[in-house]
Amino acid sequence: MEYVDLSMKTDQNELVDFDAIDRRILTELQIDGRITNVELARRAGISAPPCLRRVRRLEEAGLIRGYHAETDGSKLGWSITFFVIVGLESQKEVMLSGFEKQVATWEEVRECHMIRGGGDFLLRLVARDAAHENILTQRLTGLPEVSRVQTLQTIRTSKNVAGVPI
Amino acid sequence: MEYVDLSMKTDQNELVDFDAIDRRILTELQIDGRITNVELARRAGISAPPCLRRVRRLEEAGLIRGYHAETDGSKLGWSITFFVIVGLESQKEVMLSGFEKQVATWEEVRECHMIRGGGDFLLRLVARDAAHENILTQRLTGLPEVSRVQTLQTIRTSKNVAGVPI
DNA sequence: GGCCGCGCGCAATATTATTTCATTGGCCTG
DNA sequence: CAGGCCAATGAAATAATATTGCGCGCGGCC
Repeated sequence: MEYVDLSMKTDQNELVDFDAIDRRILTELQIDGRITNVELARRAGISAPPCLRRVRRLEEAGLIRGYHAETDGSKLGWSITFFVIVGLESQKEVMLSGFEKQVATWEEVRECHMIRGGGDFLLRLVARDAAHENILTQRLTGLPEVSRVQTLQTIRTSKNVAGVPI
Repeated sequence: MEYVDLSMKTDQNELVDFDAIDRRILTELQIDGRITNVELARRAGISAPPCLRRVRRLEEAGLIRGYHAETDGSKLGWSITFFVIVGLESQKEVMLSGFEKQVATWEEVRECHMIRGGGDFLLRLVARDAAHENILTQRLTGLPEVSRVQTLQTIRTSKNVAGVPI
């Protein structure tokens, strides 16, 4: 006789249930994602094993999506960051997601946000130089569904922090 | 007419010297910043010690600025992300950096980019709800040096990747 | 050829991650 | 109020990983 646990789990574990220690853990991991668990536990005021269990729990609940190295784009040959506001002719969902799928394949497009209600997007792109930036802008303008393109070139960035306040 | 010097005098090219293995390392660390050095070495095709030495070298050269956990803002109570294009009345450097320093102290402001040549900024903010968003917008509008505020609310984000192509 | 100098990888050691397990305290129930 | 249940903790043991030390091979350069 087998006893099988049939208890249902909601597919999105909401986890409305995190305390001051969890917040401390999240804060520290947003600042330094490669901190050792020992040091993290020390800062959170608990011992290592429960600290690691909390981290795993936060990961599985989706509060932590992943960990990433922050690289220096200009030192890697991507000297230009710019934003583009793109307006589409149609507001039909098929056209919108078609545009999203299209630009998602471009490696220079790092972010794509749909904004406002109707057919506008804000993109963040990187380019190797001004010529490259022009090519990308023209490639956007040339897309059939695109009706309007406004480029916002970044002169300098005074603040850029990961995550959200905790 | 004011002329803004856009020339990029970089004294920052300490390390012009990274090869295919380094690029592989950077790529993997951008995707998963908590990968173990052993696994990273395996993917880079070298053994662990030289791999770790390369990572340290990339960190010290500034190609890797840091590591961060990517968190889920909405699950942490920050359900709204929006962008704001802010225009200042003055283009004097004192006013520009004054504005930057001011908004940098707001925890809801996650990015602040100066755009174009003259006194405009693009900000990315997070808010707990619509009321909070309104408060933030009004707080921006109320700043003495601010002349124009345009809000771009994010409906959905179809792409958001860290770093740059490598 | 012989001498660097750099970067590699093996092996040893230090540190960290992870599992195991006994214990504690809160809380419901009889 | 005792007893049992549950969740979470931390000490200790073990597994895995990070880091150091060192000898070797390869390519450039007299």
